[in-house]
Formats: sequence, C-alpha cells, structure tokens
Amino acid sequence: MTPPDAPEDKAHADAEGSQSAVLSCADEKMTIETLAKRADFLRAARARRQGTGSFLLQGRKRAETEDATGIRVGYTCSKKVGNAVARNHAKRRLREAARLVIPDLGKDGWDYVLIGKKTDTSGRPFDLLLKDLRYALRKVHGENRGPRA
RNA sequence: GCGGAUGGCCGGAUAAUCGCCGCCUUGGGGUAAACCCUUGGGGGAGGAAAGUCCGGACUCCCUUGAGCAACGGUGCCGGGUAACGCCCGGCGGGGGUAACCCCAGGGAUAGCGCCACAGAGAACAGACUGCCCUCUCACACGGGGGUUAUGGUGAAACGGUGGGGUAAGAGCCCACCGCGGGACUGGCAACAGAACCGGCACGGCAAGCCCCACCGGGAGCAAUGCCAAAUAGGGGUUUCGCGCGGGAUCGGCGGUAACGCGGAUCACUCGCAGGGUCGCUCAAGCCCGAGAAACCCGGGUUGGCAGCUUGAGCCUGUUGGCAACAGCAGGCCUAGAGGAAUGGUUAUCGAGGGGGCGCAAGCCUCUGAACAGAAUCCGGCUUACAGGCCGUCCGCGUCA
RNA sequence: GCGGGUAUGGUGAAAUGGUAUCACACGAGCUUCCCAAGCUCUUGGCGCGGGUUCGAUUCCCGCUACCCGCU
Repeated sequence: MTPPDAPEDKAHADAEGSQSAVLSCADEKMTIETLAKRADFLRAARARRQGTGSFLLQGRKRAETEDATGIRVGYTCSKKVGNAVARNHAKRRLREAARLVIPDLGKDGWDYVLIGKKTDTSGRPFDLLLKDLRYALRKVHGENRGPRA
C-alpha cells in the first residue's frame, strides 16, 4: 500500500516530528479508554473502516445516548494472527502506535478498533506503522464527513 | 583426527529514553474508608509457562470406619518419594563390533474364545497320503496287520543332528544339543548356577474375555467462603413420614398446701420410635422432627473482597548412600494480573548464515537469534526447540 | 482454566484382528443430430509416529487437526 519508492528518511523524520508534537501537547492529551465489551466491538465493526498495509482500522462516533466524551480504542488480534506470542506482540505494537498518534488525531467521542494482520502488524517498520495509522484516521474521518456535508 | 554413545548446563548481552502491570512510599484532596492527583524506590514469564497424560496439596459434595459388589487403573525384584503409571539400582529378554539402547516383563494344567490363506493335519490325537509284512492265483488299485516318515505348506507341525538298529520304522538304543522336574549353593528378592532324575509328556495369543495381587469415592479455583445490590419469598413430580412419652402451656377434679388423678394443645425443649445421610449392608456420628430427600420448572445476578502465592521452596556447604534421595548447618524471598502486564525507538557488542577478495591467516559488506507467554500451586511424563558450553565413554586410523 | 468427542477416496457414510464396501462426483467409451438421463469400464482412501501380534483400519501408547460443553 505504501509506495515502494517512498524515501525512508523522510518517513523517519515525519515520525520524529509527530513524536515531539505529542510530547509538547501532552497536557491537553485526551484520556484514552480501552474497549472491553463485545457490543462495542460489534457496533464499531458496522461503521467506517479503512485497511492499511499493516492493520485494519474501524471507527465510529458514539451516539448521544451513550457517554459522548473521551476516546475509546479497542484492539483485536484473532487466532488467524498466530499463536499467543504473535497475538500479544501485535497488540502491543498497536497499543504503542495508538498511544503516540490517537491523542493528536483522534476525535472526542469516537470509538476506534485496530485489527491486527497475520505477519504485517509485527513485521512492518514502526514508523511506517505510525504513518499507516495517521492515513487511516484521516480516511475514516474524511469519509464520514463527506456524505454528511 | 574421523565416526559414534551418553550425562548435565545455558536459552542473546549492556546502556539510554518514552510507555505498561503489581507492591512499598512522599505530599495533597477527601470526616474516614474506598478512591483521585502527585514524589521517589524496588520487582516483573519458561525449560518447556504448552499438551492436560498421571500423581498430590487445597475446597466443596454432612463426616468416618468395616465388609461386599460394580467400574477403572497398575503389573519382574529391591529401594526412593507426600504420592505416582515417575526416578534410581539390579534381574530376564531383544538389538549393536563396542560404549550403550529398547521392552505393559504376573498367570496359558481355573475356564471360555481365536489361530485367515496355504497345508494331509492348527491343538490332540487320530484320519488321509505313503512305506513294510501278510492273505487270496496275484510283486493287485481288494482284505488283515505293523509303522510314524512326508517334494512340501505355514508365523507356528506328535524335539533336532549324527550313528546303531529294523521287514519297514520309531528315544527303540547311544552321543551331543534342546526340553521338563530338581536336592543343594549364592542372593533380602527377581533370579543365577547345579549334582541327579525323566526318554519327551506341556504350541501361540491374556495391549481377546478372564484369573490373581495391589491401588482408587466424586467434582474441580469457572472449586469454595464473605460483603453489597437486585429479584423471588415460588411451582411441579416421585419416595418416605405425619407416632409415643417426659418437661412445657392451658383448662378440670380432689387437697389448707406441698401435691395427686385425669384431659387438651404442639409455639418451645428432651428422649425413644421413624425418616434422611457413599451403589448395597452394618456401625458410629450428624441432621429433620412435621416435614425431609431427589429431580425438574420458574425468577435474580456477570459488582467487590478473600482463596493468591512462604512452598513436599531455592542456593551454598557438609554427612550417609553405587544412585535416586535423605539428614544437618548457614543464607535468600524470587510476577501475582483478573481477558490478562515485558512493548516502541536508538547505540555498542554479538552466536550463526549469505556474498566478494585472498594460497592462507584474514579483510570488506549484507542479515541479525529457536520453540514459545505465568492465570490456584507443586512432583513427574510427553511434545516443540536456532545454537552454544562443560564432562564421561566406545570403535577405527595415525604418531610416540 | 477444566471436562468430553470425532478423524475411512473429491463429498457423505458402513464394516470387521486376515482380501476395505456403498452412493454421488471425476475420467473414458456406448447410445443421441446435440445435451440430459441410461448402460459399461477405470482411477483414487483407513490423520501421523511407535508398540503387541504370524498379521493392525480395528487392540495399546504418544502426537496433530477439528468440534462440543462448563462461570
């Protein structure tokens, strides 16, 4: 999905820049809760989705009847990803990526679900993983805004 | 040096930084607890954490003992252990030149069952085929008798080979081998050796049923207990039972009274009977006592705390023992979450692998660590596993 | 975490200590102007590794994969 001729150091610089941005605005960071209920996962699966080279992102804005503030993120790695070591490793990388990116680009009142893939989630370089997450968040937000406008 | 056998150990390292999960802690908020914010410290996956195949601890099924039955398991001997189907040391059998490895390895005269195909015959001893003698005219394919060999078949065939012997033969006789019994000797034992006896009788399969000996009650931390909230304060079926007596309570009669006689009741209490309590029986204990037990239906709950990590624990030394292991002394505390914490990035080192140069030593470059993640806890087994380290032993070759 | 079950051609099934069977499917041929149906023939298998046995799909042990139940 990422162009193969994308310069490596450019993506690297991009990742570092965002990292410092996160550090600078850490005080206004949104509180991130973790999804646990099966029903929340099912609702998110019916909403927007965007695949990338390393994972699949699902996102939705919660209805007014639910608790409207705060960002909630869930992680899914099924048995298709591999054994327990592979599943836990994929979840850890997704958690780390979400910790670095979601407070900046996530929107208040949204639920996100990150779904790991078999070999790409563990094997992809981490800066590309961050890039994938930013791209996917833009797509999920943008496609949601499009039909509404 | 090459090839092999076997035992034990390790399972990438260091640092920086941003994070994650418990514990302790500073300050603040809070009446307090819970909790929230904050400061600092310290800890944080395995040899298999796995498979869930065995054995336990622990908890519940109300508890226990004896016997019987059923079911399941184990199965040479001795030892170790809390226990085991595990471990150690022996014995027997099999494989290998050897080091060494493998074996559920009790009983086949307690009984039943099975042994396909082939073969005369498949379990006990005879029929059949043959050989020999004899009868009748006949050296007949017929009658009578003797005999146990079979080109062979098969996983397995009235012990094998050789010699003698005979009408033909045969343990009929002899030698050797095998087989059965076995005084006695060694050993705790399994077992080994064996004088002597027997002329041979007794096939295999018990991971077929079974017999014998020994062991085993069931379920499992999603066990279980407590707190809070909510709902219900139930229904059905079956089985057993709905008695007696004393106290008690309430009347009656007699008596001045203590008390005596007789009656009623079952809220309370005691005893007996009864009922319940392991598959059955017996016993003890316990519970119920007007209801009890079993099963089913219906209703509520997915919150918190405990169990939860100090334990048949680990390390070092020493003593006993061939060893497994045990004793003693000293030291240590080493994850405890509750759907699950160890990750990201960077640097240096780095086992190993690929490519290039070089006679070689070596140099340059690329890659950059197997199997795999605690979920109540231990002892084992089994399975997965890149690579490395330390021993011990065997065979062959070479040198001295 | 705990407890249980099943694996037989491509698919669905059966059987038993001795040669593994049936249906559909696949392939070839016949039939038809062509297709379907029908008829004939062929191919192909006991999840894996050990053990017991003369002989294992069956009996025993260990793995692998899949499925189910329990708060």
